[in-house]
Amino acid sequence: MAETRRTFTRDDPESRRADLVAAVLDLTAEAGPQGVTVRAIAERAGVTQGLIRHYFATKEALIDAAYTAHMAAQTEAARAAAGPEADPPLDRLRRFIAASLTPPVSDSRTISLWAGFIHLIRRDPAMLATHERSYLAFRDQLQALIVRALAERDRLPGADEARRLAIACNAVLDGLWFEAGALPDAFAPGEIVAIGSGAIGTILALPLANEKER
Amino acid sequence: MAETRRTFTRDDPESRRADLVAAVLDLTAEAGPQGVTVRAIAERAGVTQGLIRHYFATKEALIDAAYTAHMAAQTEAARAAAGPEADPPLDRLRRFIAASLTPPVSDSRTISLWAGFIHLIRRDPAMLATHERSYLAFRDQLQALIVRALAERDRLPGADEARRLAIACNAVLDGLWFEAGALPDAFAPGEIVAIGSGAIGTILALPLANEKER
DNA sequence: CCAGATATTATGCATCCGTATAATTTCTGG
DNA sequence: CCAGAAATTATACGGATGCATAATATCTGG
Repeated sequence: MAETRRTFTRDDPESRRADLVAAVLDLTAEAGPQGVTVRAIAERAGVTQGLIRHYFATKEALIDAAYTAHMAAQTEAARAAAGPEADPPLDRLRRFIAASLTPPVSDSRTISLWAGFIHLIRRDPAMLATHERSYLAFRDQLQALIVRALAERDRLPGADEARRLAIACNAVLDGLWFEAGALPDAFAPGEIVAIGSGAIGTILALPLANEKER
Repeated sequence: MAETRRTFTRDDPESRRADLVAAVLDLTAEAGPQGVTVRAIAERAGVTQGLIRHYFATKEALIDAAYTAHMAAQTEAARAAAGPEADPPLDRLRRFIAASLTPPVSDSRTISLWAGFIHLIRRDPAMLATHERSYLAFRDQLQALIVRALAERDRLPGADEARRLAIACNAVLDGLWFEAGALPDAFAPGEIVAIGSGAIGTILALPLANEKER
C-alpha cells in the first residue's frame, strides 16, 4: 500500500513564479496575511510546498515579489486608462477618473490587497519604496492630466496650486475607492463614478460630469 | 532552585477586560493580525496567557470586543468633534472636518487598525454589522452638518442631492485620511486640513477654507 | 482571622508554521 | 535512447500557536 508519488510536469520558470505570485495575491485578498501560509500557497498554485523554496529563498521574498507585481500591474492599468496621448485632455481625464473608480482598479480585491500588505510595507524598506513610488506615479499622472485639461482653457496653475489640486482630486478617488470597496452594496451602479466626476469637476471647475449618468 | 510563582493582585473585571482590549488594539496597530497572539496580548497586558481564557471564551471573542470598543470610541470622537449644537453650523462643519483629518481620528494608527481588522470584518457578520453601522453613522452626521450649513444660506438640497454631497465630502475625508496615514511624511503640518477644507468648501460652495492656513 | 470563592499563574498538548534536506521524476542534448 | 541536470515531490525538525487543565495565590464575608 505504498503511496504512489505524485506525478508532475516541468514548467517554465517564469510561469511557475507567476503562478506562485498569483496564489499569494489571491490568498492575501481572500483571507489576509493570516491565510498566506506556504502550504496554502502551494496548494493554490498546484504544487507542493518544497517547490516554493526552489524559486524563492524565503516566504518573505515571494511576498515581496507578489507585492511588486501587483503594484506594477496597477500602475500600468492607470497609465493605460487615460487612452491615447493625442486625445482631448478633458476626455483623457474623464476616462482616467472612470477607470480609477471601477474594476479592476477599484474593487474589494484591491482594498483587501492594500490592507493585507500595509503592515509589511511599514516594516520592509524595499516594499515601502515600491509603495511610495507607485503612489506618487499615480498622483503625478493625475496631476499631469489636470494641468493639461486646465491649460486647454488657458488656466495655468502654479506648481503649488497644481499639487494641491492633484492631492485633493486624488483624495476623492481614494476615498471613493475606499467606500465602494468597504461597502460594495451601498451604491447603485455608476453612482460612484458620477459622484467622483461631479466632485472633481467642481474642485477643478471643469465640465467633467457625464450628463447621461445624472 | 524552584522558580517562585509570579505574584499578582486581583483587579476589577472591567479593568482587566479593558487592558486586554487595549493590548489587542496596540498590537493590531503595530504589527497587524500576525502580531496578535495570545502570548503577545498577555505580555502587553501584563498578565499570563491563561487569564485571557478566563475573560474571553476564545481569542476571536476578544478581538471582536476590541473591534467594537475601537469603533465605539471613533464614533464618539466624531460626535464630539463638531462641538456644541448651538454653535454656528459653518463653524461646526469646519471643526468636524479638522478633527476628521487630525489625530486621534486620522493617523497611522487608525489606518493600521482598519487594515488589521478588515479581513475579519469580511468573515464575521457581527463585525460587518458593527462596521457598516459606524460608517453610516459618521456619514449621516456629516450629511446633517452639511445640510444645516447650507440651510443657513437658504440652500435646501433634496434628499438625493444631500446624499451625493455627503458621499463626495466623505470621500475627500476618507481619501485624505488614507493618504496621510499611508504616507505620513509626505505632507506639511496643516496641509491636509487646508486641502480638505478647500476641496469640501468648493464642492459645497461654502467658505470653509481657513485663511490663516493658506 | 480563617475558610471558601475565584482570579491568576503554570504547565501540557495537538496542530500548524517556515525552513531544511533527501529522494525521485521529468526533461534535454548528444 | 540514455545519461546528466534540475525541477519537483516527500519527509523531517524545531519552534510558535490556540486551547485545555491543574495548581496556587489573593481577596472577601462572616
